[in-house]
Amino acid sequence: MSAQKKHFENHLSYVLAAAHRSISKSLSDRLRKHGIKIEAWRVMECLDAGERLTMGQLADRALVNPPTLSKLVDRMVLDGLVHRRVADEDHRQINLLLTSLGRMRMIQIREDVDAEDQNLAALLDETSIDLLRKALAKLS
Amino acid sequence: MSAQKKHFENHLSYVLAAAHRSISKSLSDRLRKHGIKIEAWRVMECLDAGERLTMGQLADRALVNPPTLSKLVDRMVLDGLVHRRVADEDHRQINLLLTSLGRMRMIQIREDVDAEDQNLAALLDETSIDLLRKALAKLS
DNA sequence: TGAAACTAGTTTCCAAGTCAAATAAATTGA
DNA sequence: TCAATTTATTTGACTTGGAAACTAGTTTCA
Repeated sequence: MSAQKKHFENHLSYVLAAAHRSISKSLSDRLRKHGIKIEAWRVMECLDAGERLTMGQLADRALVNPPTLSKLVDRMVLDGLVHRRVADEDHRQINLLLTSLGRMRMIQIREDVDAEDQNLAALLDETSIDLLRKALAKLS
Repeated sequence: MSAQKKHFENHLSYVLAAAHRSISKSLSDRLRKHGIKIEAWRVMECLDAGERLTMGQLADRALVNPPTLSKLVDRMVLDGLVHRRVADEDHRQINLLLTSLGRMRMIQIREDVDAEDQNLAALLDETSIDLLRKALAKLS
């Protein structure tokens, strides 16, 4: 058994939380000037990705709980970024759609997110990043 | 340039958030029966690790903001898990100490956390975990 | 059919988090 | 020495997030 493990800081949940904390902090600092939160950016990217999404699917992909998404979307509607439409097939479902303002703003925001990603990529080599991505994917 | 990157789900910030979300969910589900949150567990482990810590140092290591820590500690004091003591050298500082109840409870909780870690470890091989730990550490 | 069971999304309510200001102790330097 | 500044922590007003309850639409099957 590999040594270590005396220190609780070796727990995967700890290093993961630490990395997540630091990365979301710098990303959300950068998004602050757009007046938007990381989750809202994720919602917009999800919507832009093509298929029509219901609130439920969106909650899964944007990594937020349904009640939180509901409230987030309220604000985004108010800001004119998205709009709700009752789904044709199943009237309980809501399809969320990006407005053209939403798409425009998303593209601007994406520039900043990509820039932030460059910073991040500088900390690790290409292959580590790939390994990291794959390892993390297995944990989700 | 490696293909991919069409999908925003490849952003490191996304995979990291997804993994963090899923892992903290299962861990906090498990801690629920102890009536404790992940952050409180981290605080207790920090305190148990030996050196006397001030609120500031604790906030850093337990990955919570100072005001949040202050309030979390209020509750933990109420629950009899820790107690505050004004530091001798600098009277602005507070040293937080585990009570013996706190230590006892921490040891019980640690069993569950370790069990959860076993589950996690089963998803990845030993070397991936090491790589992951190292890569994440660079990001923090 | 149509009542019962189920599902999607929203709302409510409360616990917990944030930001900025307040407090209090330590340090600086005129 | 003591006012001004800096630092550590807490407080207070406000916001956010989550669990559970609620509403409304859909499916099941007797």
